[in-house]
Amino acid sequence: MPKKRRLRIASYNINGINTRLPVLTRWLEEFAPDIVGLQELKCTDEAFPLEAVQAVGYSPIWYGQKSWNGVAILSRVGDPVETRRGLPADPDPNQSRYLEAAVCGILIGNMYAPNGNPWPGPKFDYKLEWMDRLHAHAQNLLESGAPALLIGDYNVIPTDADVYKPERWAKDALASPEAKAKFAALVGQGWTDAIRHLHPDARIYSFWHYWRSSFERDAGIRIDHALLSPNLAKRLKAAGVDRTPRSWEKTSDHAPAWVELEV
DNA sequence: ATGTCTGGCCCGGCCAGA
Repeated sequence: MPKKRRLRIASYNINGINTRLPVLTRWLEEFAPDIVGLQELKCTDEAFPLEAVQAVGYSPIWYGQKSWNGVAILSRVGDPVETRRGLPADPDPNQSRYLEAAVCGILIGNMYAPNGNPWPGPKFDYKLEWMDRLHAHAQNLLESGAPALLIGDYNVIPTDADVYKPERWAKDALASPEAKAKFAALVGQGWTDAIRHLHPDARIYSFWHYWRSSFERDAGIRIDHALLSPNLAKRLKAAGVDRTPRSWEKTSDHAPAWVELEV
C-alpha cells in the first residue's frame, strides 16, 4: 500500500503576475504549495514568466490575455495535463477565465469568475451567465466521478459571515442575492466549501482593498474558494488563507487560499 | 462618500477596471 502523504493545493489571485513576480516567487518558496491556481495574470501568453516559475521548481500551464484576466496552473508534483481551456459554451471566449488540468490524479478547475460591477448592468448579466455555465460544467464533473477541485476567485461573498461589515458591500455585485444564490446552488450540487467546512464560525478573508488601510483593519471579504468533490472532501485535512504575503511590498490585494489533502 | 493601484494609451497625465 502506498505511503500516505499530504498534497497542498492553493489558489492565488496575483493581480498582475509580472508586476508581482518577486512576491509570487518568494511565496512559492516559503509556502511551498504542491499545486497552485493563479488568477488575474494580466499578461499575454507570450509575456508569461516561464523561466522565473521554472526556476523555483514549478511546471506551469497558462491561459493569458492582454491587460485583463488570465489564469494558470502550477505544479511541482508532475506536469499539469490540460483538460480544458474556457468553460463549455463560455459566454465570452475572448476572456481567459477558466483553465483545467489533471495533476497527481486530481482534476483541478481554476477560475477567475467575472466581477460583475456595476450592478445592475451588462457586466452583471455576464457574471450570472458565466456562473450558469460554471454550474453546468461542475455538474458534469461531479457526475464523472473524478476527484475534482474547483478553486479560484469566485468573486462571490457567500454569506454575511464572509464580510467584515455586510452593509459596506450590500450594493456590490459580489454580495448580490443573485450571485449568492448561484454560489449556494453550485455548492448544493454536492461540493464542499473547504475553508468554511473546517472553520464554520471563523472570520476568514481573502481580499482587502488597497485603500483605507483595509488589511491593517482586517476589513476584508472571502471571495477565493476551494470546492471539493465528495471523494476529495473525505481526504480534506486542513484549509485556510495564508495572510502572510498580503503584508509584503508591491503585493496583490488578495491572499492565497489553500487546502491540504491526504493522498 | 471616500479611497489605491496598475496597464494602456501614446509619450504625461488620464482612464478603465478591479
